[in-house]
Amino acid sequence: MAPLDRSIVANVPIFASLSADDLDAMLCDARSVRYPKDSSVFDQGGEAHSFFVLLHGHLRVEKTTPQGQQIVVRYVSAGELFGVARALALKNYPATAIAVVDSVALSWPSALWPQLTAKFPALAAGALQTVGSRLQDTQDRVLEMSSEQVEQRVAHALLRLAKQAGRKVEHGVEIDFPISRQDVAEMTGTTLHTVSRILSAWEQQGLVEGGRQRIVLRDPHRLFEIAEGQGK
Amino acid sequence: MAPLDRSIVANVPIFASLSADDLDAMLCDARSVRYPKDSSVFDQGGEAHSFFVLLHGHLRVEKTTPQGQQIVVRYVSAGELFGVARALALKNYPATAIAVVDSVALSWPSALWPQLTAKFPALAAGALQTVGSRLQDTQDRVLEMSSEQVEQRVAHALLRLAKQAGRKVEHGVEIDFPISRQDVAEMTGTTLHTVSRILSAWEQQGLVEGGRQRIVLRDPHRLFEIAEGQGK
DNA sequence: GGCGGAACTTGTTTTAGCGCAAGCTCCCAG
DNA sequence: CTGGGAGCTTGCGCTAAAACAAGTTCCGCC
Repeated sequence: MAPLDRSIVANVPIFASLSADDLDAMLCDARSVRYPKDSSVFDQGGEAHSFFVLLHGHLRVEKTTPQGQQIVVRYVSAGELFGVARALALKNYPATAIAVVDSVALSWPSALWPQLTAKFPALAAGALQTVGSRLQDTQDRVLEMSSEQVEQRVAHALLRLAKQAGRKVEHGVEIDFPISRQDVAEMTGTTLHTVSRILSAWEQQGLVEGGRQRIVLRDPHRLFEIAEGQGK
Repeated sequence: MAPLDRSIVANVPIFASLSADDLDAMLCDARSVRYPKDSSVFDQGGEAHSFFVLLHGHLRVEKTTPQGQQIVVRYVSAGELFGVARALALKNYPATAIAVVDSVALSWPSALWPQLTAKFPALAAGALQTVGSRLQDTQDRVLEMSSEQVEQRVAHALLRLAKQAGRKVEHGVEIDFPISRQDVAEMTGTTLHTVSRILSAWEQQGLVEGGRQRIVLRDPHRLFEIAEGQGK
């Protein structure tokens, strides 16, 4: 396999504090894999054989109940560490990761985690920070679901998506990957129907612009007011 | 201050893999503090000066929105690591921890975290595992809130409490600390009223036994069925 | 180029559980 | 032992949003 150059991870925060030599050492054990759109990187319940860093693209992480109900846990963007189940002492992945656009990730065998963290303590610290901020996000989501109306939750979700994966376009900010009403519903704990109604209403008012698996925020500030409950 | 003997942390899983000498070294930097019932160990938004291990008692961790809405994030039982905000790169505590019964905790200055983890890698690994399992729990909670009815969520919450802090009593399992209907409501994203109604109904059927800030599960198996949706 | 189906919209009906309101009970303080 | 208040129960109406039910549109594929 062609050796991996350290320039490809120039924008990965978790590697920022490693020296050039250390980086090269880590990359020695890495494999680079391409995941076509709609393919899965790993599956809920599957053995946690690897952990990853996303180099390019976007992933949707989803979780399904035994009864078949599904939620979107989060979206992963380029530069993020993910699939660290093994580091959390899990034998299996607790969710499924699907590429929503053609994507590329580096992967390492989970078995190397102990040695790698021993050699590069910054890796352990970085992982702790990553997992910590996910915990924060997830707790905020519980708080939102407990205290906010559906409309506010959808507004929050769109703003978060725009922040994480927004692309400036002519009339506002577009979410930079295909996302359906169903996906938004699964992020906010509601139904496809309700999301569709809300987006339709907002489109009337010129707050957003829709389309098949496409969402453009035309008035983020107003959306923010709605999210905070000032709206209406 | 009287030196701390390592026997006091015999039942703390996170320290299990440290040698006796390492343990003594860690305990050198620790302070033992008593928190009377209803006092706070740390406050949401406050500077994250310390991290802790609970030796005895129970804490309720709660989080409040700017608008005053509150949720119970979790309960902490003896032996658990908590308040590790600083390790997650947060300057301030993201929630408030209140002693629900008289409690005792060891505390270390957050500033020592980097040195301690450098010296004892098992500490970093343990923290990662702790935070990981909290993330799991919180994600499960989101899934529950998205897909389950209030009755199921309350059943799940009670079962989880019983597992974490249940005490066998004559007619079943009692939650081992004072807990109000309001608290259960804040754990499940519902209202005091609805919880009260549900518990009253269950009490009629002999599934639980109530009282002021007291809950006894008399038929955990039946509750489990309700939680899984088989019930009704 | 037209067929089929996924993604989306929109109307109507139904209901879980929230908000409000009133009253009870038991514990603790004075 | 007697208020007073925190914690709890219960009834009632209402509403947000889910469920149910048709459509419509648009995209990719044969």
